[in-house]
Amino acid sequence: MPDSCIIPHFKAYAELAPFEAELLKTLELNPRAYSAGAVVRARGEHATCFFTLSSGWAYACRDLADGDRQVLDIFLPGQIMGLREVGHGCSQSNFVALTDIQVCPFPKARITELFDESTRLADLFMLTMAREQSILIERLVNLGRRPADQRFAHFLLEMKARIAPDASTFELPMSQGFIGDALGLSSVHISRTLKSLNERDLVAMHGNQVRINDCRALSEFANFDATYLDTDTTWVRRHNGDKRSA
Amino acid sequence: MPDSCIIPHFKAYAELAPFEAELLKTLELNPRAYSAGAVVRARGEHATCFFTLSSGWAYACRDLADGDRQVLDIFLPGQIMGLREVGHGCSQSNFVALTDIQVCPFPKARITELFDESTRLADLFMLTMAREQSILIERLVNLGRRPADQRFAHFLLEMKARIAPDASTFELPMSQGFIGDALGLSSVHISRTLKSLNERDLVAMHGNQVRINDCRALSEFANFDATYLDTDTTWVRRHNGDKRSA
DNA sequence: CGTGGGGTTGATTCTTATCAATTCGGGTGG
DNA sequence: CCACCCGAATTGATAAGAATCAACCCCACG
Repeated sequence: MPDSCIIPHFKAYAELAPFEAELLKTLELNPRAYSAGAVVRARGEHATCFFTLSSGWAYACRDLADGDRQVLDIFLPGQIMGLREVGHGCSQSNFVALTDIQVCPFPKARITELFDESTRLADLFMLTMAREQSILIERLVNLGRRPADQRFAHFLLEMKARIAPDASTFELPMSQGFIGDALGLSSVHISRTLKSLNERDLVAMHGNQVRINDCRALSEFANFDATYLDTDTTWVRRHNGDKRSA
Repeated sequence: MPDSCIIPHFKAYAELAPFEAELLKTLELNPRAYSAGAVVRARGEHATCFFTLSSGWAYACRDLADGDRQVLDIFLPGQIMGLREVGHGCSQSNFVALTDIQVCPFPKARITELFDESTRLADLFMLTMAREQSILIERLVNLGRRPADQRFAHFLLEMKARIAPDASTFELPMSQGFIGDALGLSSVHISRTLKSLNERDLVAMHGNQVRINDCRALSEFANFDATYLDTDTTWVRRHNGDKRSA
């Protein structure tokens, strides 16, 4: 069984009391493997659980009548998939493995039990949902108001910030068609846009390796301001030792 | 002082215990009025509170470098504005009055106090954030993958579903330029698109009055499926009388 | 009466999609 | 080790959708 993957994720928000860490661990008890491309849960399926993503990448998407599709989220290890669907009996989107993955399903009701055990965890879940919303908002701006080249650049910068904030190169395990589906562009246009970004020395891609030499220049170009990914945690209460905070 | 406006909102999710209703009322103690167009909180401003919207319509938007802007949310009475920014010290978007409004600011920390008093309220806040996310997701699909006419139709159907699900006519207090900013289209194109929808007998607009005669036909046309606005509450615990649920 | 914001309309341009052909590269089976 | 195959990426040509620019109308409001 792999080490808990979501704990470091939550620790980014606040120091966890030992009993809180234990509680979070209970969300990752039932690992299940899917290989790249496999559907973890399809739109319309009965949605009774969430999934923690223990390893690999996954995504949520919606298929449209005309064969187009829109990629909605990209999940990295440690994230919880499906939180958005607490209030839906049936899944609103497809959850798919982007690479080979391992996920741990746990029942929705487990969340409320967690809240009962530690209201600080409720605070932290609130934070994670808020951060997800911030990412969605930024994507909305991207789709609504930026031309293809800036849109693509912004996407790459967000990915870099989430995966490898301090490296100049990182791995992006997705095809150009997939990127197009995330950005509301055709795969052909992604190809051309990439070429143009490359010619302007802003981005280099070889296979799945992305290289961004001048991050400042690219951020400038794309109007990328990473603060939407930050989380201010000063308002979160400190934990009070290994005791229930009733 | 107006009656609490957010309570009915939460009641849509679950029956509230009297003490829970009392708690929610404390969020609406400090009404403040803004007239249409006034900025309640600007991007970059210190963000220390949320706002309950007691009356009128409001919206959140982002201004871009080139003068464009993207409308991000449209708030109706009873909604809480700014929840998404729990984790941000500074506001990520502008919050603006669309009509004359009354809002009640309350400090962010009040939320965690609420959770301590009733973990069921934590569940319900989780639900509201999830619903907001669902709306964002749908908008994302709209911006990414639908042509202008379907996009506009979908927007109108969402508004109708939120304002007046059962009426064939409703009031939409916004200009075509504003709608364009919400849909990532120019005001000119909104005008043309509306004309075309009108000629196809799908939508009629006079001033701010919208008429949708054949809702089924329009939903078909726009690929609109209202289930994303529904909330399944079966998983929410029943309240246990007027007692703290420690 | 003027004034200004919103809406409409036409002409034009720009961006991106679509279609089709070709190439590239990695994996498979002989 | 090579021939083949398939999906992904590239490239070119064309078409569609939406933006932009500019003129004009309508009308509410001072």
